[in-house]
Amino acid sequence: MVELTRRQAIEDVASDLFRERGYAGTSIRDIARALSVQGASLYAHVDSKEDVLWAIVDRAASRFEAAADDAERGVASRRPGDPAEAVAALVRAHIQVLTADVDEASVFVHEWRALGEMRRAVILARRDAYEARFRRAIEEGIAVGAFAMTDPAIASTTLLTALNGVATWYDPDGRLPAGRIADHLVDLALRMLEGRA
Amino acid sequence: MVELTRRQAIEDVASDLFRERGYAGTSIRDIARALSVQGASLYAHVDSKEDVLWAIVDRAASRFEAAADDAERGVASRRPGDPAEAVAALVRAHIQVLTADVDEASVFVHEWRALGEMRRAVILARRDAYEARFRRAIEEGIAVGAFAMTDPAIASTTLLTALNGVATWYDPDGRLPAGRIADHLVDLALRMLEGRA
DNA sequence: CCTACCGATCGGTAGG
DNA sequence: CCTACCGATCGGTAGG
Repeated sequence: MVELTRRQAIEDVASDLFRERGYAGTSIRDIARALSVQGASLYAHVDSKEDVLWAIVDRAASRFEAAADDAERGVASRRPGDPAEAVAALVRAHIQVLTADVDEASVFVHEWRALGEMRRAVILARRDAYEARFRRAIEEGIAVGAFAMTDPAIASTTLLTALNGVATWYDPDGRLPAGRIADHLVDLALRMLEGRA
Repeated sequence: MVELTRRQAIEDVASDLFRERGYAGTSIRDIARALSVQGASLYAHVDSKEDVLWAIVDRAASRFEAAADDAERGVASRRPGDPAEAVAALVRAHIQVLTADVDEASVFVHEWRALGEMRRAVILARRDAYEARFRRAIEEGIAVGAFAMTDPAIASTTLLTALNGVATWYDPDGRLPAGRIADHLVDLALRMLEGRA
């Protein structure tokens, strides 16, 4: 990957290290070492260690939101009122963002708790709003009889947790390309919701 | 909860803090402060910070393993050759251990990576062996036609990730008792595996 | 369980 | 981007 800016290079390296060792387990000097500069030199590009975490988490959140926007728009135009299609599109969008930059996505999933109080509250609200999209699609499916009766809150949390779990084992050079993984998770998700005939 | 030994009190407090802030984000002095003693005083009871993490992770691993042993024995005696029953029993066992001590279970799920090389390898092997029990039950179900065709590795990882996700939101004082949560996850798991008729 | 202390490392600043 | 440095905190030890 070609680095456009030094700032971007810092965030890429930080995503990798934060994913592997966590935010608290990674020092500014660890990040600097991976870039072959002195720790203090990073402060020419970033204001604080937390700013780096925030940049990663905020960008990842925006990617997930934008992908869900596209997914919902696509379903609304092609297959309006089809809850299975809505869930499938959201699952595909989520896995696509997750696999496009698995380091960044992993940091978003696991390290947002290390943010300061205010930023953590902002991300929590965005996570809640994001999960609500899945929950509404599930509620819609239950309402029209397409999905089995379930607690929509548990189902949506469980589904999202399962999707995020892909970040812990996905390997861009692994046996399964991202598209095939998305296929599998769409299958698992829909079976989980639709249940037996 | 009454504390039998000081060592146990240290591990309980550490489980809570490791879950909230992570192992790297928790200092020995944080643990000591929660027990109203000086940081150095803890070293009368533990050899190192990592020993505390190891004690928690090792105990949690043993609990999951023992519960799965019981589950498999119970199914073998009551309903041998019933893969749905086998998966249901494993799911119930997992949720039972997870909800019995959600701090300890969360540390097992998330913080084992902070262990040193050798201990991390030991836990990784035990985690793999544990996941293999779920995978075998799923493979068995596919072989006898009880479950839909799926990639058993993806299905077992996804299932376990979904189960572990309960640790992030389970609240002993919440609206759902542990038993009801287990019921829901058994339903979701079996529907995910059995698929449509 | 305490005080006193160790060397190492932390996030970050000053000044070039 | 560097050197030099700051105060704070880290895991851990000595000695009582």
